[in-house]
Amino acid sequence: MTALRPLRPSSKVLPVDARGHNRSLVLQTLYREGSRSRADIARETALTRVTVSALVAELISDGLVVELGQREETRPGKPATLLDLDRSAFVIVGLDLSEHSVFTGALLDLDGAISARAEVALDGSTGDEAVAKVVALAEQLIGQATAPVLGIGVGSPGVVDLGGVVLSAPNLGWNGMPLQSILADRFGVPVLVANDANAAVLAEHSFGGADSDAMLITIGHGVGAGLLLGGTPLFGSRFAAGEIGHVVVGTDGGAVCACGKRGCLETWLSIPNLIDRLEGEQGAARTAVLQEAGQRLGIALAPVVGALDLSEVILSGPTDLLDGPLMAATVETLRSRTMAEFHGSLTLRMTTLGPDIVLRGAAVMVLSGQLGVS
Amino acid sequence: MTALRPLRPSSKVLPVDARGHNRSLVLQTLYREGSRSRADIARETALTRVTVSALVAELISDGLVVELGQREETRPGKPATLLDLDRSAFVIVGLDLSEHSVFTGALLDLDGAISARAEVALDGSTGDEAVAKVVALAEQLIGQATAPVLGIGVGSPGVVDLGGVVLSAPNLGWNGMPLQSILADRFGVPVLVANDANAAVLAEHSFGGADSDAMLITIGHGVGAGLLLGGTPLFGSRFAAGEIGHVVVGTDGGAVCACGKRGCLETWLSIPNLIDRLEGEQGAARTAVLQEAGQRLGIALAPVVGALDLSEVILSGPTDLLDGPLMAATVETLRSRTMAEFHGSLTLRMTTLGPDIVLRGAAVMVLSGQLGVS
DNA sequence: TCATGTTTGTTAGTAAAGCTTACGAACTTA
DNA sequence: TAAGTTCGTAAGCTTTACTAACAAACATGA
Repeated sequence: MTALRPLRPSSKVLPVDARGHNRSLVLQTLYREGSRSRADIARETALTRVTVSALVAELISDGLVVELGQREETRPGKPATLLDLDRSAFVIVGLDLSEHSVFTGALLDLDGAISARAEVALDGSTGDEAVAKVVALAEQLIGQATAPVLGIGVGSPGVVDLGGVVLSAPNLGWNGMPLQSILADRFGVPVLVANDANAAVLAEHSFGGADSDAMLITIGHGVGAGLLLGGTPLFGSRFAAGEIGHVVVGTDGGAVCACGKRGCLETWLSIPNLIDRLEGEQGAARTAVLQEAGQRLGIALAPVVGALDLSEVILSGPTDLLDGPLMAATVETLRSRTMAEFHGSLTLRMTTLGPDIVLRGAAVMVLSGQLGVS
Repeated sequence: MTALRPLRPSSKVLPVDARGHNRSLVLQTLYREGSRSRADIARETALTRVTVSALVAELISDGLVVELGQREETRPGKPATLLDLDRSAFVIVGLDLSEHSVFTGALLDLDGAISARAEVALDGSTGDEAVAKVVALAEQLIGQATAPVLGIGVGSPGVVDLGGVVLSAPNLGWNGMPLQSILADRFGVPVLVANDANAAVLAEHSFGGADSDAMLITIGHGVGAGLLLGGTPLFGSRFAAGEIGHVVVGTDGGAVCACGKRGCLETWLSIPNLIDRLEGEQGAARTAVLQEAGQRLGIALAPVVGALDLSEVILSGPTDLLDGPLMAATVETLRSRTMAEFHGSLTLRMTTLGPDIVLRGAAVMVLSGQLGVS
């Protein structure tokens, strides 16, 4: 197999960079496969036992890896010393800024399990005031930490660049807000900030079993999406990938949107709009409203699914509204509007991670950025 | 700036791999910037002069780089010895299998300039017979080569996997045809096979000035697309990325397609269908047909442009039909159906590379795969 | 004119990374 | 008890890119 190399080798690579890569490889093996011996790791990574020993020694002295003792299993040869990630050695602070009236946060261990929670009401704060609430939330969580903080991951609404600057988040009044550097300066730990839907799709990949080409649609006050292509998050040319809420759907009009256009996806699908249209409706009428919303989502997604050859589309939002006639209509519409060969392999489902999906995605960002693990 | 690392470090990295990367970096600098001295390259790559000297010595002994003599410009210090890629040291064989009734091929130099052409009529051949014609075409071109062949690049219709197996190309009757290994075994040189539209978007990126997030739409007997995201071609979960010809457009019916659905993009936009509908039409009626086709393209592209945050969409096909009312209608439709903030930076244009775009894209694949250059 | 400074490309030596080879330790099996 | 197996480590080697230093070849200013 001859794959294309990256088109633009952007900077030099020193031996030490290769070492970092191999170190992550060892860490990744332990993270995913659980307790292994040095010899096991050598076999799985194709590195030699000698090299693995050296890398493991480094990881042990960094406090990331611990020896568990000898393997119980009885077989010929010297018993292996089992190793594992010290999953309680560090905690991760995850922050979810995507909800409309509250910032939520949590302490997570290296497996993404939540050990403490906190939240702060937004009370209509915007701008620096909203930033102060983010800082306070992080401070409160760090105060509860029982282990060193590996890093802070933040899922923010709006458009976020690769340096963690929130270029635009209308609801919070942020325009070019350097959230990453503010938090990094304040707390002195690594900080990673990304769009909430991007964080969510990472969580779904790491913890929800989504494969490497997936799209996650977040349906709430607005409608957004996070894309994972070939295992890599997509950011887009101006970091606005996934902003599909204001794409017009269909060729037959629709309601007027806050953005001025008519028939935007949000007018069909956002939760406030859905609830408005469901007001007082029962039975078949209710089903019809949900089906129409699902059809509209399918119409909007069909070209994207076809162009990207996605194998998995995941919905995140209120289950009572989404998981039923709406999702069924979306699947049906997608099937009737894309090529037959897609039907077998395209799956559409709800997220399995529930409302913590952004928090856990924020943790994945830290795991990925700091340890090269996910 | 803290970017996310690749999520899955897939294999170990040895120092020798880093060396290969740096070697490509030097090559890339010479390829893009033209004649430079060793010291210039060191400054641009951040490698030391010593390291660059060693890499350059290797490249000279491989016949890829030549010394041009001393720099003319008068300035203090010892005069620099200028280097350049020996752009005539190798030739590339490019093959375009995307046309309906003929396979075309060319010899290209390292700059992508065409020095010889050949073609072979398809005469309705399919299956192994069609493969034999590909082999004959390659053989004829290799026979004309005046320098060693760096590799063979092939742009094929249909779905092509990363190993150069054509999984499905209905017109050619290929299902799982291992074109890469057939050609590699036959000619003993590196062979790279990809979908024609993927090849085309690579050409547009390297030679046509397209930026790193672009989509190229090929409009001919069918309608397809190649996607470049963050400078990397997108293949999709089943190597079928870009297959948009049979996505249904709009919510108001349309003509019945060969695939059985109604209103597929191809029924609006493929050249045979367009010509049918233009039959006998003049003036405003002709314009109306073209505008409607353009609108349909815009409707199909809007969700993709929004979801991927594309900055550039390029059309490839017959200029007389595409470059006029059709393209104007596509732009207008895209603008009216996506967010206002896209309008400033989204450009839609015809390719500047004409009918050789796939041949040149095939050359880019070889340059990228063999030299890490593009 | 001539000393000084600048730039280039190379030589010599060093540090880091992962490799191969070899070995002792600890266990199972015949 | 001897032989075989597996684990982890030690010693030495090769490769890589680095720093330091230098000669060559030029420009510039006193």
